[in-house]
Order: sequence, then structure tokens, then C-alpha cells
Amino acid sequence: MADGRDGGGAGTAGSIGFRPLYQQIRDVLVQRIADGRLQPGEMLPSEMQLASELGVSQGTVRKALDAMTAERLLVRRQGRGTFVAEHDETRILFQFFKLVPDDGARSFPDSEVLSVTAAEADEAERERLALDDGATVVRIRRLRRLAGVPVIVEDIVVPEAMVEGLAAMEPPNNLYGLYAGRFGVTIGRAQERLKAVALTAADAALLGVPAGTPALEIDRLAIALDDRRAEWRLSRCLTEHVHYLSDLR
Amino acid sequence: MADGRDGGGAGTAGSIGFRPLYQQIRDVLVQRIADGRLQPGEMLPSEMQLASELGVSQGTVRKALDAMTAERLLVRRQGRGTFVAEHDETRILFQFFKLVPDDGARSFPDSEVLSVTAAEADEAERERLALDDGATVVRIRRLRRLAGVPVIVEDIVVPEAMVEGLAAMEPPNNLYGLYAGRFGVTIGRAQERLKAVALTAADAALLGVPAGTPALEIDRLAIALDDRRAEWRLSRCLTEHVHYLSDLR
DNA sequence: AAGTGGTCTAGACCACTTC
DNA sequence: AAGTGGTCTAGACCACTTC
Repeated sequence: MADGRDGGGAGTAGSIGFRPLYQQIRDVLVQRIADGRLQPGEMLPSEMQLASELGVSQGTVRKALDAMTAERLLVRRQGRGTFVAEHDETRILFQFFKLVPDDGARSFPDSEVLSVTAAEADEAERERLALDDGATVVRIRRLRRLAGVPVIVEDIVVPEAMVEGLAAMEPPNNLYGLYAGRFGVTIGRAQERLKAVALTAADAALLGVPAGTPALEIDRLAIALDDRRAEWRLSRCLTEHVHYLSDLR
Repeated sequence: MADGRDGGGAGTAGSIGFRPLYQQIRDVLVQRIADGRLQPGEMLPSEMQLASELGVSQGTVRKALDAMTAERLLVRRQGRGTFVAEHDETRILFQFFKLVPDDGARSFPDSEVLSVTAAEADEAERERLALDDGATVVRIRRLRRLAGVPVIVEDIVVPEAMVEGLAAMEPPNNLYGLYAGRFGVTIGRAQERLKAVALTAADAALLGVPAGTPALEIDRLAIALDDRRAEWRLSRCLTEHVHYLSDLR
């Protein structure tokens, strides 16, 4: 195995930093995705090839690949191969976008970008994104429509160091696809905090409802594969005809 | 294997209803939990014993047990054994109760039961719980406090046929524990739909805030292990100092 | 020391896709 | 026919808990 794990057999007795082989192999492969040696959509070597390359059995490789599939980092297709997961719209639609029409199929909202600015991070942004004093961020404000109806006002904050040049671009609808493809930052998970709030006059005007209308506030922190905090997003959503779907298992 | 699966080796080619052995074994064990032959907290036979009893290899048993552990139906403890998961407060706290104080540790809310009634299900209840015309339900209305502060008004509806005698009882705080222990109905998963709403005058009075205050409405359908719809719960939550936590992976 | 689950190996054969 | 992942077996040894 080329990437440096503690040598020897499976689990030397008494070793402090013991970590199962299959997890070490998972870490190696995650690192290859995180630093771009494995690109989204790329096919991995077969289980047998990986096993021989890494000096372990096929079963151990399989266990690592299964774990990464459960983490949604990989997609396995019987008879075809194992692929690095892509941040395509369908995947994001189901993994990260939980707003669903009360009746009807899920769909992806479009975005009208209202502003893109770069500035020094304020205290709340530094705290939430774990940034140093003086760090700069890119702020994107946009209005999102589902089936043509405005339902979401969204303020997005990204550390500028992570997305150099973003401030000068026209941000696409699918930002996570951009982060992965253009900046090598793959969002692996996110934490959302939900509250019910009364809309401010400004947000209400954008959404075409009276000020004070109840809205679902979604405070999302998106975490990259290397555990860096990659984006902070505050959305206010009208939920008269849509709901936030949460499956508890 | 005593519980009737399609015989023969692993995956007879061409058989229509093919289902992997380890999934068939999972199904057998889920059935034993669902009908009470395996009780919450009970220790399962060891992997080797199960393998010999069911006529498969230990690896296949392990795969079934691992799947059930991922489903949170079992708890495995190295060196001790494999146990049927319990609906204790800690487990429910993390699996089903997603409201968290903005600052501070998670805790379980207490409950003040406002009313318990039995009645014929109305149309909305029949629809949501998939009940026949004329079916009866038990309705529980309660006020829940976190750290002494009223934050949730909750309306709970349960098919009476599933919980005979509940209407005459004093419902405990932990209802899922009651369902499992007293009525043999184990909640395996739930689907929640969240909206932001304006509080009605009645709910607002209970919570001690002005009518129209924005609240987080949680519409939860709880599903039993045998896929029956076991409970419909509609909660209205004040989110000034708490939030709903949703981890997206 | 005995019993449990956890990891790892080696090998067989099946199911599915592509050529 | 060849290549991929999916399932299943049998056996070894490790890590942890209990007695």
C-alpha cells in the first residue's frame, strides 16, 4: 500500500493508533477524491486491481468501498464499475434540498442572483465558518423560484480563499457542482438548523407577501470532504405549498 | 433455516423472486422482533449459533446483523453480544426528537397531558393513517416543556385497534416505549414534514405568546417495524431559543 | 480461560453490463 | 466472452468483556 499506514498485520496488539485496514483504505481513497487525483464521475480501478495495488484482499477493499458508498462518496453499478459520486442536480436534489411540494414531484428551484460581493467577514461569519480575523468572504444573495413562484430568499457566504475568482463570476444555480468542478472543494455533508421566523420587510417584498409572514429559516453549514467549513447559507422559505421533508430512521 | 425461504443455493439463476440470503435472514429476525419473539433489550444468540440454526455461514449472519444495526434495530457490543434495540429515552432523544437548545445540551421535554379521548377517525386521520371507514382512534393533546418553559403543543393520534386500552390510561412521557413494551408495536422510522405557521389563538395561549406568533409545525407519521402506520403527531414548536437539527449526509 | 463480536484472507460462483 | 460488482463460504486471528 503506497500511501503510508502503520505496517504489519491486521491490528498489532497494543498499538495505540490502531485503525482497521479497511478504514485506512477508505481514508486513502477519500484523500484522493479530496485533492483531485480522483475526479467526480471517474471510474475507480476494479476491486481486484485496488486490492493488488494496496496490498490487501478484495474483501477488505470491498468493505472500504461499501463504507464510502454509504457515505455517498461513491456510486457502485453492478457489471459496470465503481465511480466517484458527482454533484449533479439530481443528487443534490435528494441529498441537500429537502423542500418538497405538498402535492407533486420534487423539482429543483431556479435562482435569480440579486448580488455578489466580496468583503471582510463579519463576526458572525468568522464564527460560523471558523475564519481568522481579517479573512474575506464572497456573499451571494439570490431569490429562488419553484415552478415559477418565488419561495426562497437565500444569503450565501463562502470563504474567498476557497473560491478565488468567484466574486467576478456569474454564480450558477448549482453552486456545489461549481465548488467541486472549478475549485476542487467537494461538499460531503451539511448541518441544517431550522426555525420559524417572521419575514423582514425586505424579504417579504422579494417574496411578494406581507411583512411578518411566518417563514421557515434554514441555517445550513456545508462541510467539505476534508472537514473544512465551506459555505454558510441562510434561507427563508415560504411553506404554504411546500414542506421540509425529514426522514428519521 | 426454519422460517421458509426459497430453498436451494445462493441465488438460483432465473428465479424471479430472488432475494439475497442475508436479506432473507434479516427479514426473519425483523419478524421475530415485530411479533415479540425477540423482546427489546434481549440478547440474540451468537453469530455462530444463529448461523448453525439458520443453516448459513457466519459471514452471512453477520451481514444481516450489520444491516439491522445500521437500521438501529439492533445494538452490537464487542465482547458482550448483540441486543434488540430499546426505545429508551436516550435513543428516542437522538433518533426522533430533533429539537435542540441553541446553546446547551440536548434534553428530553416533559409532558403535561391536556386530554385523552377516543373517537371515530375523521377524514384527515383516516387518510394519514390509512384507516378504514368507521375506524376509531385515540387522541392525546399535550403541552411539552423544555427546562420548564412551554415550547411545544402536540396533538397525537393513534389507531385504537393498535393500542387497546390506551384511552383509559395516563399516557407516559415516552409514548414509543409504551407502544413497544405494552402493545408490541415497535416504531422503526418516521417521516416528518416541517412548515412555518402562525399560531392559533388557542395554541398561543397555551404557550404564553401572542396569537399569530410564527411556530415550527412538525407533522410526523411514525411507522412500525411491520410497516403499519402507528401514529400521527402534529406539533407546533416555538423556536426562539431552540432549533430543529437536521444532519444531511 | 471462555465467549462474544471485529477484522482479514482466499476462493468460489452468481448477476449484470459491455463488446 | 470478458469484465465488473454481489453474494456466500470457511477459516484464521484479534479485541473486548465476563467469569
